[in-house]
Amino acid sequence: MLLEIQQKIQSKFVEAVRAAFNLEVSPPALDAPPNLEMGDISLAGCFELAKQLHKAPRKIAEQLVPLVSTLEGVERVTVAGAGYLNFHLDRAHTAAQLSARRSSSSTAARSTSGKILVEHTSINPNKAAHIGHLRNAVLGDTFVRLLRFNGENVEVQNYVDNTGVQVADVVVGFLHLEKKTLKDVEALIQSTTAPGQPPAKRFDYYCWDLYARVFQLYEEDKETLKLRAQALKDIEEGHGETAVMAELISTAIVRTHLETMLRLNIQYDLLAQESEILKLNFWKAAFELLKKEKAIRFEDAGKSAGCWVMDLKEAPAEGEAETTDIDDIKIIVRSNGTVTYVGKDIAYHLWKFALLGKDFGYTPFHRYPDGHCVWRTTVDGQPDAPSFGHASSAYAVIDTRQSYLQNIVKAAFHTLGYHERAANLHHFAYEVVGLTSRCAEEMGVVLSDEDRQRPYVEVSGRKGQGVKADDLIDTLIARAAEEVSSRDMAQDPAVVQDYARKIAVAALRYFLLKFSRRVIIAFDFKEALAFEGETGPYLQYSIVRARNIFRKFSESHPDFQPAQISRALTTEQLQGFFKGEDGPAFWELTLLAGQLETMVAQAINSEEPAVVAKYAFRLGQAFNNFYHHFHILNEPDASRQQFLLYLVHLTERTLTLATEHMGIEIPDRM
RNA sequence: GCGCCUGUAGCUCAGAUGGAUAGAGCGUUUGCCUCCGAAGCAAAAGGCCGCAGGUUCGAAUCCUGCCAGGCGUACCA
Repeated sequence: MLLEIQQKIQSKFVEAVRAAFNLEVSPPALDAPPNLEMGDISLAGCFELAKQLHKAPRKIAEQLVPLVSTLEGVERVTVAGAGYLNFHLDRAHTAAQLSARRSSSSTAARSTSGKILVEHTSINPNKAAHIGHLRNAVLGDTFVRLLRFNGENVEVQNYVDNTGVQVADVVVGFLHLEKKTLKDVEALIQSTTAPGQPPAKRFDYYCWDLYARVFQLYEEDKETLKLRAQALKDIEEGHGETAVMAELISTAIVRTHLETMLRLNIQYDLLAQESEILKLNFWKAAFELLKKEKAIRFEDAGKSAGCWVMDLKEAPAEGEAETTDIDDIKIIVRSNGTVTYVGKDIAYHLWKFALLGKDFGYTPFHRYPDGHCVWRTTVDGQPDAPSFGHASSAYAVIDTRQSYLQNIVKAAFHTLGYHERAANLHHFAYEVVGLTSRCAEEMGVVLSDEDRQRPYVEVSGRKGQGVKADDLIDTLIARAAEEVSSRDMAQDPAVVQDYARKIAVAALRYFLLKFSRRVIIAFDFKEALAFEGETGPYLQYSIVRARNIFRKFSESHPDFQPAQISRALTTEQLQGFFKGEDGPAFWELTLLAGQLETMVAQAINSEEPAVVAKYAFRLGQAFNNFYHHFHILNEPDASRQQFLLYLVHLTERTLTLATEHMGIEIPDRM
């Protein structure tokens, strides 16, 4: 809501500067004054102009005031300090506009800028998911929700590396450590996914342990690494029992990942599999393209002889010495003719933008309880499959350690001449989740004194160290259920479970979202299990409080409809309340509630979902403060009571939207 | 060595595009349940914003150089 006014102020300022000084400036940055008496939106652009115009900033501001004062929704503009322009909004007008928007269910105008493709989760399908994967999925899913709120057409892809070494390792484990046949593995999967009864051990957990054992085997006997190489080759070439077993395992594991993520309200549109990138010769097409455009070259001598490589450094400028540093090239095709991971990723990303001249086949893979369908790539797809890919921009949510590789993909786009596409190719990089040393030791990880000094302990799938996603979710739900029971909120066990699940998911998602992408999360059960302070449950509690007011009020006023409440108030009444003794408090809450769209825009521009998390918490705090200060149900003045209900409704709608963006559901009671 | 990231209160972190008095949560101390549920509210204490220069009317924010930590720099993914 405020977003529109902010944009109008910016363009009005540009216009005014042009009219007054015949000068072209870019839209100025906006901020908030230190307090509300000074205004609602401040503009410091006059300081910048002072240099060019050789005039005092305050003089410039004074000259511009009449030119920027004629804006709808702006009551007056004042000059403050050494030259700030402070805009005072028309409070009743702003509130009415905001209320209209929050009361209607219509979403933002459909964007016309094409499809946005978001790739996230992308867990190796060889073992159970851990907390690091949850950070990826929660960041990605929240970003998707924000884009959709802004009216974007978004497609969610989960890349499945089902032909890589990680899957090969588990296959080695089944074949050589456990001496299991294809039939045995099939039976094992059957037994662990049988409906009705809990399995002795879940298949993804089984593989988690097996994977760690395989690594132990490699360490003890280096000769066994040959088994891995052979398995990988069989899988990539797609023949033999090994390949069938790999397919069986990866598909079963992917199903467990989908279930785990669904617990956190995360869904996908497409599983893009590496096996099809190989089978459909995506790489060959990309290889031809790269050769044709001379983006890669064949190395016939030196350390990388026999490989196809990409130069990472620009050609040296005139007069500059030719450097032949080994670090300046990246091998794309190995000397044995097989392609590296980056090569496959280049092919995949070219496909995302429909630059490959090839497409996958598609088949339905899984239908969610709400009816939404996840598709999966195949060789021969269904003719009626929806269209996937053809993106105008793409985000890949991948941890920051892969920045180097992502930059190579981008560099390949540039070399191929796809500069615009390269600019629309975003590596949504985030830091990893580690364990605090205390947490690691609680989980039985043996630490050296040196490890203990470190800020965090790395999660290691190879050693089987880490907090499994489902274990964490289970622990959170159990903790939440204890809280629910102790508060006597519900008797029915099903209801208790429902509340506990919603609260646990809120706690976990908010915990992962409140950190900005670039900081390492040192995971600790104590913090992740917290339900007080800056947490997801705090937000839920705020909303439940607001809804409780409506529920109780409805008991004495059966006709009451929260969405209709603005009709009971005239503009004059609104003005009166905002100008009155408690006006500043009322206005502060309204103004904050109006900033949702600004925050969403900022979160998208900066690729930082934490912006919305922090905002939701601030709004929750403001509401709880308001709730404590103003008693609504026993307010004697009927019109004032209506006004207070009106503010509660505005806040409740805004908080509900903000929590929806974070994938947080609201229980009926807390 | 080179590249990227990080350094703000006891702890964990916000402070996007330079702006007016540096903010939260946790922890500590202290008040508030006969008033819409205390998963809450109010208050106190707690800061050479890693260090040193520079640019600017103005720097936690931009530039340079240091210091400390992390990650990357594979014919692994």
